[in-house]
Amino acid sequence: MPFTLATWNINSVRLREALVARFLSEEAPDVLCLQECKSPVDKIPRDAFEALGYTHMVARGQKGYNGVAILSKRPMEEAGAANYANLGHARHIAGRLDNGVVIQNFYVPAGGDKPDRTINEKFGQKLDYLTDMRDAFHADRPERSILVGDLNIAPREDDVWDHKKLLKVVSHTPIEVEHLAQTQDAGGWVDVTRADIPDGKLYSWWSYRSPDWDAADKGRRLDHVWATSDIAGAAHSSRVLRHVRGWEQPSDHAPVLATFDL
Amino acid sequence: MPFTLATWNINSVRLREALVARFLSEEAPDVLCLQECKSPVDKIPRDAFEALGYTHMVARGQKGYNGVAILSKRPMEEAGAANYANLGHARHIAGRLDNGVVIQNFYVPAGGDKPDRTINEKFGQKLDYLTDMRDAFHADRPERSILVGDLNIAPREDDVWDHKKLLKVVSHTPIEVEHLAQTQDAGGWVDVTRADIPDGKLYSWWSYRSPDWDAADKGRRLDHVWATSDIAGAAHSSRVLRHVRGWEQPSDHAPVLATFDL
DNA sequence: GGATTGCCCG
DNA sequence: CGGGCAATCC
Repeated sequence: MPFTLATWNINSVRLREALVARFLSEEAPDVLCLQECKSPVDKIPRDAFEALGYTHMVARGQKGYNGVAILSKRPMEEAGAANYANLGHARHIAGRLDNGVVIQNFYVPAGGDKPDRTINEKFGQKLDYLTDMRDAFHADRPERSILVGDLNIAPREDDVWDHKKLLKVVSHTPIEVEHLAQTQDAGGWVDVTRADIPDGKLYSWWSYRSPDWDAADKGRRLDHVWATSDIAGAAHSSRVLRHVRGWEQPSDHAPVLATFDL
Repeated sequence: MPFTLATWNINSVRLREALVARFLSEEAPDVLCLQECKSPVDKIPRDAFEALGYTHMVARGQKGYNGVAILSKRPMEEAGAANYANLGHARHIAGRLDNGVVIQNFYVPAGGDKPDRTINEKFGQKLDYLTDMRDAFHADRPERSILVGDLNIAPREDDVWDHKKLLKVVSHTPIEVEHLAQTQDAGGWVDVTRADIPDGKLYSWWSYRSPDWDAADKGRRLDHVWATSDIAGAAHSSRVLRHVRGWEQPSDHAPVLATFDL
């Protein structure tokens, strides 16, 4: 049975409950991974999602920051929640589908403004978070797994609107890209989105600060879908739903999707 | 030429620009007096109101609090702004229509929680504000004038949902009612609304805290239309637009209207 | 309950 | 720019 999976940084699941519902109605993915829910788990509007067939949910939440959730139409059990870099933040939740596939949903720290860990603690935390991810995958190599989320790094030159201009901008600095590569490598993760769409500019995020985001198109691909190599070959039909960024009162991120024939 | 006048505590004129526009479109009063605009004058959305024919405006504003404005379809010039009780608040503006009628638009201080000026400074300021109003009308008795606004006092037993329960609640205490009566008397003001609708419960405000405000109906008549006796006889068709309290994202006050054949 | 401002974060 | 929060006011 093929299944479709989506990842979306929703930037407040309560404020954008209607947008999530619209997205679920229009695209009907089997699984939706959300980041930046900005809500305690018990205040996530579960009922609205259940009514659309998403009867299973695993989540981690905090009051005003972070927060991750996986909604599923198919049976799913919780498969752990990590606390990398010891931040005590709700940045990871994992679920195991009834077909045994494990879904790792991450919200990697944004990393603050200056890409220098000696003057910006947040940047250090971001790098440490990625290092801890790497070490975990190294210690326990994942199989039949999918990793998605807002990784807050755009690794390739064509993942940003201007590679040279962004080399010193957090999300595209060489040290971050290197950390992400080591994490990817440690888990044997295949970048499903770029396997499917190998060429050309591709973004999943456009800043709120650009009023004419669509025309200016100063985007970055911060949201990713990875899979372990044993199942990566089953992936196809990857896409970024750019038009969702244009909905009323949108998130600054667009959903990223992929389908797996498993 | 008869003209219709409305008063409405709008609780943020910028947030409720669309509601004001809807009200002006549906009711088309000649004059609309607003209170609690919560906006500097230069940020009031004048253009939207001008487009509906309200080409004249006089206003006083502050950044986040208070603020009063008069919109008019007919020529109007400013006729003063008082600073009673020396609060430095934007709580009064007056306009003179082309027929010579002066409109006094007031936002009387709410008065805080406890009806005791020895422990609650705000209550003292409310009483002082009313005293200064009284003295001003005594010193310069108004003629051909209309006084409207959120006076934050419900004077009559049938101006509140439960007279006995509210005797110690700010807005209906005997000392406030007495201060209001002295103010009214000093100016020779006729309560136009109650002259027109002498009997029965009548409210213009329902708290946001009552979820089922319409059924519970725990209202108070805080918003008033008064006229000097020389023109009060010309008034008729007074009404409170209760249904406006039920609009989407409403103010907690309903508009109060009266028509004058002058 | 729902406005405001001011602050933190992305 | 636009989320969250806390404090203030009504």
